Amino acid sequence: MDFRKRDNVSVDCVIFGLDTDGLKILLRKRTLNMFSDDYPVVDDWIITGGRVFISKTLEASANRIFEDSTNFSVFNRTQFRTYGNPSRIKSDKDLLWVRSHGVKNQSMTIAYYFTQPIDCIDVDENEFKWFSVNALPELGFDHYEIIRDAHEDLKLKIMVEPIIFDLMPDKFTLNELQFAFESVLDIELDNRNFRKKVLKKTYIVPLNETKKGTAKKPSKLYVFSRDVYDKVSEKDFIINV
Amino acid sequence: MDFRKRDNVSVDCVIFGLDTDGLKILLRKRTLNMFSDDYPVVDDWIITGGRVFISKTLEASANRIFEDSTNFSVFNRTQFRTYGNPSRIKSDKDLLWVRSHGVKNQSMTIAYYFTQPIDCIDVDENEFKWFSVNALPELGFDHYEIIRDAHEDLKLKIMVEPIIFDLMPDKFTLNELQFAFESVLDIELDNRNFRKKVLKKTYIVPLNETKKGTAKKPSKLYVFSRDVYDKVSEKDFIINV
DNA sequence: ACAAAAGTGTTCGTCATACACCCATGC
DNA sequence: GCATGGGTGTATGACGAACACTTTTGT
Repeated sequence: MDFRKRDNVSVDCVIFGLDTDGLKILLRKRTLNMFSDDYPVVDDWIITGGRVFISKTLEASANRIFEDSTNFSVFNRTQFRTYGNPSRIKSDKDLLWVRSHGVKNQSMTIAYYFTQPIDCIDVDENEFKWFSVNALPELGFDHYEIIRDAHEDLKLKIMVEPIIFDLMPDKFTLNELQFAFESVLDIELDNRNFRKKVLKKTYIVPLNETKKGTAKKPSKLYVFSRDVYDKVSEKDFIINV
Repeated sequence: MDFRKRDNVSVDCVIFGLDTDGLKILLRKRTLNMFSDDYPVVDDWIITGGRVFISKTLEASANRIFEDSTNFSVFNRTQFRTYGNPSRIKSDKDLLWVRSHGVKNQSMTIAYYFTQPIDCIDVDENEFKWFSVNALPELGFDHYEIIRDAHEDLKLKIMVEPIIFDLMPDKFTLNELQFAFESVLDIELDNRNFRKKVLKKTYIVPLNETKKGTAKKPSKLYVFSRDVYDKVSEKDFIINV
């Protein structure tokens, strides 16, 4: 077993989360002070990443990075792209930061995204923060591009795979499910038509249980049954855009 | 400029081609004789791949590999997956072959596929051969898996991007286009309904020109206009499955 | 009783599906 | 003139789109 890491390949993780505000991304603070504590040379945000172990799978490396940031170990992981342009790192800021961390000027990264409800995750708030996908802060490296690609891929995948349920709690209401689609796709859906379609899906199973909100009518809860989903041939998914 | 190659990362290319028989893949012969010319230890097929240059983009490396195999330099290239399991190479055959070629037992490969009509491509027939996707020979490494993943990705992408036209000649008939969809998706389509949908698409432009076949009614030719396609908001693609 | 979100039905138009015959040409 | 693939129209049913009011609860 070889516990070294590859010196020229890393894994980056875009961490998506959903809460009642919508779709968010977990970012890590990046700062670098060279002259004074008050005037950081670098002061922005990045997605989490790290080098890969020589003798582990890429997936294992991605899981470890995800776990380090989130203290959570359910891995809804999708590999979506590999970035290998040698001039990816070229801004002064990025070069400074890389050098000051004693990392080789590596250029290749395999990018994954992870999808889960935000309230599963307990982060160190000094280092990490959730940002709405529509209001991202200044980002280091090419991480804006990586996040955009991840989001595009996620939009595609939720049309054809049941990945939306990874963003939901186990038990959810139909309105929560609709909100999840709306948040990811950044569109609005008609509530009545949405319910009609959902109720036809055998893999979305109603419970004899309701969710009591703050001060309103309780709503019925449903679960996603992966067993049923895997057996149904009718794989057409919930919405068409 | 650094002309060395990375010693632990390669690029693999799945080369799709379409002709009147259907969808095919270009494979390279892999043989290894250790004891006798008559009894090769390794005798199967692989997709083409190679190591990547340190100071070039992955895309440039993929293009070079594609060009080396095909003598063709139009690059309809799609990156679809990166494979990094350290135990990818584990069969005796694969290990023998790797060692006898003085290559490090590398484990990581970024996989691309290329899409074009077969008759653009002129291959060295001693080394390369086209195989129907439904009748693949014995394959080395994990290349069966890679090809399957490429095909799955292609099936998805043709539903949502105009990649089908990469498999067609510039001028094509509607029946040829239908055959292309049928070949890639391995389904049958109703000819009349297909034509109805296609004729609605403004980006599929009829020519005042016909194609004379061997002994039948000449058929009308069409071209795909990327200019129009890029400007249309109606991006819904040709078929629904 | 009222505020707040949950839940429900109908109409209309479009589009997918299924299906069978005539057309233009080369030989 | 016949064989071959090219090309066309219609009827039916399903489904997406648009749309407004009633229900249930907590306070």
